[in-house]
Amino acid sequence: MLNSDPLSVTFAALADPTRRAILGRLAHGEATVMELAKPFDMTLPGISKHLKVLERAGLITRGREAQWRPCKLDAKRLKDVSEWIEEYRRFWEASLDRLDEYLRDIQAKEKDAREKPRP
Amino acid sequence: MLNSDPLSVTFAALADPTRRAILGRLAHGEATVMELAKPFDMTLPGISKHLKVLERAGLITRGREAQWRPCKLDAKRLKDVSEWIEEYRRFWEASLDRLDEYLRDIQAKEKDAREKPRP
DNA sequence: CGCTTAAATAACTACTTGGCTAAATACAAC
DNA sequence: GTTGTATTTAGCCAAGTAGTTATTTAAGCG
Repeated sequence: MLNSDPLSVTFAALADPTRRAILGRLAHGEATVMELAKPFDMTLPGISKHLKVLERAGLITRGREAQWRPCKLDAKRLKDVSEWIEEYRRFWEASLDRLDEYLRDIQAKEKDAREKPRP
Repeated sequence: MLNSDPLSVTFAALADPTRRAILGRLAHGEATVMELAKPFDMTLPGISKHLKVLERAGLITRGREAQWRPCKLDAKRLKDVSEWIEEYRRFWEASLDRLDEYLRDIQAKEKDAREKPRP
């Protein structure tokens, strides 16, 4: 990747459904490359490349057990992402507040209509 | 982008420091393209491309006022990202717990050493 | 040793990205 | 209409990505 700052590398690694699915699988526990590859219609080298991206991004670590290289989730970088995004929480909560307001407004109008039916 | 699912598009858009900085600027309020471009050592068409990426990702919306096209932060997609990442919170909190444990352990050992100094 | 399995690497292709310059568009004001 | 300002589009290029097949490394087992 051109942008080598850690956050950019992490976001880029997450911008792929296969890689996110791999992380999802690793959330259930360590797994070998074969096990990770099974659900996907992709060759093993393809998966291997994705794992390399995830490893470079610091999202997984890899051990060594005989001829297996078990992969493990490493959530540090996810925490960084979470902290970055928290700065923006007020914006989506603000929109939800506006939605709440709108819904309350609608409900008030309906209640009003029920209580004072037009002749 | 090859991966056109919304989450992938959002992550890809966030995987660039210039684009994240633009979002950071927009957190302070709407801004024109010129205003957004000012802090960066980049041509205007370059910024325009970044804005297009952010717009396609649903992270910003653009209005129209005379010859200006004011940009505005739209946090819906950031909420989606936040919700995706929340599923992993327990992993980084678990690591922090292990760090806490380790630090407590270290401190206990030091306390022990202070109280029972070797002769 | 030779054989099998697990995984990584090399080499290739098609496509995307991020930047540029130059040209085009949109609108306002004169 | 012409000029000026804001912004986008077009066309180019270097670099990166995601996938493939074929080859290679690593380890365990007979």
